[in-house]
Amino acid sequence: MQCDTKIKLLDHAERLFAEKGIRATSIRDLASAAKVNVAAVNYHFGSKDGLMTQVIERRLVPLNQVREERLTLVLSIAESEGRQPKIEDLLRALIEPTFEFAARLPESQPFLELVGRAMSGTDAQFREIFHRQFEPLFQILDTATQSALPHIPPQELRCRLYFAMGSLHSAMRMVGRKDTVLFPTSETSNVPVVTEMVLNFIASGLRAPCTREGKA
Amino acid sequence: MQCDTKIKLLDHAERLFAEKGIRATSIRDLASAAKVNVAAVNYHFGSKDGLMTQVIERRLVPLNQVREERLTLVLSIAESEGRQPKIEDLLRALIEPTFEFAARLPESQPFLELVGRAMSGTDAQFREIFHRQFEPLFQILDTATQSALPHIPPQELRCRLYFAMGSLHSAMRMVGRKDTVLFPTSETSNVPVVTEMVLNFIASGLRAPCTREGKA
DNA sequence: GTCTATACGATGATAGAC
DNA sequence: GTCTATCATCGTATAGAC
Repeated sequence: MQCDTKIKLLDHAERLFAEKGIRATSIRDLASAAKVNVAAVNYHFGSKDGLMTQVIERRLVPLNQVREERLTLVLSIAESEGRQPKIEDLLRALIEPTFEFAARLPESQPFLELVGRAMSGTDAQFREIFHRQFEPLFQILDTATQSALPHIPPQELRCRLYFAMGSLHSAMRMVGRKDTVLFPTSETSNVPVVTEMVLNFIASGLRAPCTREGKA
Repeated sequence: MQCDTKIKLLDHAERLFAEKGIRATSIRDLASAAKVNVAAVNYHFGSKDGLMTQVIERRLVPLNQVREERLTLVLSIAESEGRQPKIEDLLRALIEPTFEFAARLPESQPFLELVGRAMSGTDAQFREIFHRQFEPLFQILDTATQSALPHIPPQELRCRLYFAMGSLHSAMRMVGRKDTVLFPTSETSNVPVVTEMVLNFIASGLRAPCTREGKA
């Protein structure tokens, strides 16, 4: 199987990047962990940047596909019933897929943290991935939320969507944590709890009354 | 003046890190831009990590001091009037200082973007800075918001504070942008507008009804 | 103390044999 | 596809000039 090395590299890179950070993980460290040759990374991915991109996109592309499908479904149902979509349904289509596979596969939770960090980090390369992967999704969300909340100026609603993405990324960074600050007593997975809490938080933020020019 | 080199390095590093990302900025690039020797970074900061830390903390430490002072003031006023603090006042103490100096000094806006990114990024080192610098502030906020919103379970409120920080960091990454997506017509600074909008968003999110165990 | 020139080991990347 | 050898560049350390 020719893909074995490639997949091993992606798996180990995902884990090491999430644990130690991307900058602190060298290609030689990774090659040792995956038990492959040091040149394999450059052969399969062209560069370390190429590897990082594929580590992210391997998860992010199918995730955004599911998000888009569920968004489209919510919109078509609303249209067939001759009403505007509900904001909670739109947000559920965006947020639930994020955590669903993490709930099924606890070992994939480090990836959630990695994506949540990479999408907000300093590397210009990841900003590009974020914009490329989220542009179509964002267009749909932007239009849909305007329909759901017509009393909010489109410009402010668009800003709130960015705030919401910040909250969602915070939640993604949070799910792997078992520390005592956030979940002192829980022994079960906190994924379903975090999902509902962030959904609740964002929905309330998006519904807020319009911001006045002069302060409150 | 013996600090000239140090300050030049901090200034240029801040700008280059915000523009190209930290990983993509080499010490030699930085030394060329600042017109100093390559060894100057290691002499003044010990390492590139040390430089990055000081670039962030140079702004973050005084910012958090102002935040803490204003938080304490809000709490003492509320206590002297024999009432609980208002959540909007608490948030204003947290958020307004973030953008105030950016509004006065437009050239410092790239720094806001840098901090907003670094605090959420993949580098484990910055996570440490974030926790070290925010721990006392977070303790105050945690207690104060519990007083302001006693009907929300402390555990959920703590999570919401993390979501709020994600939104705030999103806003910080946003203020420097002059693109057409968010601010199509504005020619003036968008800083005051963003400040009020994110405050409004977060306040509404924190006030949300408690999340049920079973979904809505 | 402050700064410079220079050298060292490790890193990401590449070329060519197998 | 995989490997070894090699390269330019990176972050870092040191010795010494001012």
